[in-house]
Amino acid sequence: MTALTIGKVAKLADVGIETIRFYEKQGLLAKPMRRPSGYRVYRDDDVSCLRFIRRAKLLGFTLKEIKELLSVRDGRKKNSATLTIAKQKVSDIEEKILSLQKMKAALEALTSSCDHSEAGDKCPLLTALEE
Amino acid sequence: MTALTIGKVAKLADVGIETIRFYEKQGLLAKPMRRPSGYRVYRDDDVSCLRFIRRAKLLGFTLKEIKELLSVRDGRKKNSATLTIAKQKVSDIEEKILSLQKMKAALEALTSSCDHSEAGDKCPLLTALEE
DNA sequence: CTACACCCTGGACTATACTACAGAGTCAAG
DNA sequence: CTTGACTCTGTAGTATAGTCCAGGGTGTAG
Repeated sequence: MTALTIGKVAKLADVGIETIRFYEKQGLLAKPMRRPSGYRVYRDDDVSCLRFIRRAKLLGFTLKEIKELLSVRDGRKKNSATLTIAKQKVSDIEEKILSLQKMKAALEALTSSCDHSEAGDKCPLLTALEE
Repeated sequence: MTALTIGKVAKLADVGIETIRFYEKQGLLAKPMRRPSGYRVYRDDDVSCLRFIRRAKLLGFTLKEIKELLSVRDGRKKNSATLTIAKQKVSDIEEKILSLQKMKAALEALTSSCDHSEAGDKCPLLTALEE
């Protein structure tokens, strides 16, 4: 079995090699073992982690927030700080889901209505996300 | 009645004045009327638009994507190009909602389980967003 | 009619998140 | 045992999305 090199991990997780080293520097990805030559050696878990980061970014989380999300996983002893972060993230996520549902409904309303150019009525897309 | 100046709009939509001018330059916000002095004069609709942009950004859409979303609204004559964009956006949104629901479930699993430090079992947070 | 808050343009600067070298060493297939 | 693909560090550059002046004009309350 050939070990997971950075290039293989990059391909598996569909991110750039430079991106992986960048995440390591930022503390999002654990520092991997090294061969005597200095080559990084990864575990399967690291691929999952990178995929998680990629998807979380698409959902509008910043790297800083993703680091917090990952810290929940790493907090083996669940101290109250970790629990607080986790609860906060859950309600962030709930809010995002609600907003997306509103936006989806508005887009569907816009596309399915035969014509929305009638004067005066408010645009459902703009009103969808009002607070 | 005093007209909506850029400063008032900024306060109402909770964005910076510079941000409004930036969005105008990027074509996200329609160019407003001007007073003889050059002062911009806004309509209520512009406040809604800015709020929409702000929320959409939080949901992980780029300004380019938001521009597309807004173009759906402005496409009074719904040509097929507009409809295609709108349908694409609806399925993007559906996918985001699914991802967020998975992430939420995983976070809840992590926090509610008494202890997840048992060896060997995969972390629900990392597996939550696997494709 | 004057202060002071507000607005204008244009350009420079910042933070975030990469992305692309340069120059040097490493690995493995033939 | 070479050759081409891969990796290393470190630094510089890019895209996105703002943010912040400088130097000047405008609006209005007192």
